[in-house]
Amino acid sequence: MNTSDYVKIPKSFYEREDVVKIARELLGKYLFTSIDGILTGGKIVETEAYNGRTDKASHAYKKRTNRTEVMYQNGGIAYVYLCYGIHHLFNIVTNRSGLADAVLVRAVEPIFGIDRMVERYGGVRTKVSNGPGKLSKALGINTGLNGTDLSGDKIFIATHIKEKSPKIAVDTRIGVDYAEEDALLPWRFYVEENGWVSKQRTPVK
DNA sequence: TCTAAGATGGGT
DNA sequence: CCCATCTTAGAA
Repeated sequence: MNTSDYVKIPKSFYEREDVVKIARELLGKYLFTSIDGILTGGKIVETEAYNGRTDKASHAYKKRTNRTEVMYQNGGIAYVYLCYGIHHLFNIVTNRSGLADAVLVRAVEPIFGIDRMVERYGGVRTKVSNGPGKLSKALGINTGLNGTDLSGDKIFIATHIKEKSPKIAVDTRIGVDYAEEDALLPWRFYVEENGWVSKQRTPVK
């Protein structure tokens, strides 16, 4: 890996207002973790946007509780929570403090430290990061990293200076049927024809 | 204190 | 399709 080809995204990227736009722009960027001295990373190929004020699917919708407190902080930090008692799901808080927008990273394509990612997964050489719970496990992300500042060196996102943004497909979000009409919002984005996307469905118009 | 539900994943 | 698994939130 030639580190000079990767440039860390500035905090101002996350502090912008439009969480849907940010979710789309995160595709093709690289998510790195440096945990216990192990550097791992992959290309983000699937994301979902969650609006804290208008979106019934958001954990923060009409709820400011212990769990959602980090979502209400200023953009550019990690929101990690435990799902179904087992899976650690990694989100990126966006927008300004008090607004609680976030982007869920649902899949990455392993690029750096692939062997270490497989090790963390239990040595099973299979798809270790094509789903939100799986990528967290492979990258070593857990709830202990909730609130981590993405401008630091533990978890960060970078662009590759020579790569252009990929071709993007749009869909409704996965697993948010409880959100009634908001479940229909086209707020899931993924890289077209990438084998690491978590779930392929027939595209919505 | 009690209970229901959940932004999943893996197996059948 | 089925269900393990356990924290969290909200009710009582």
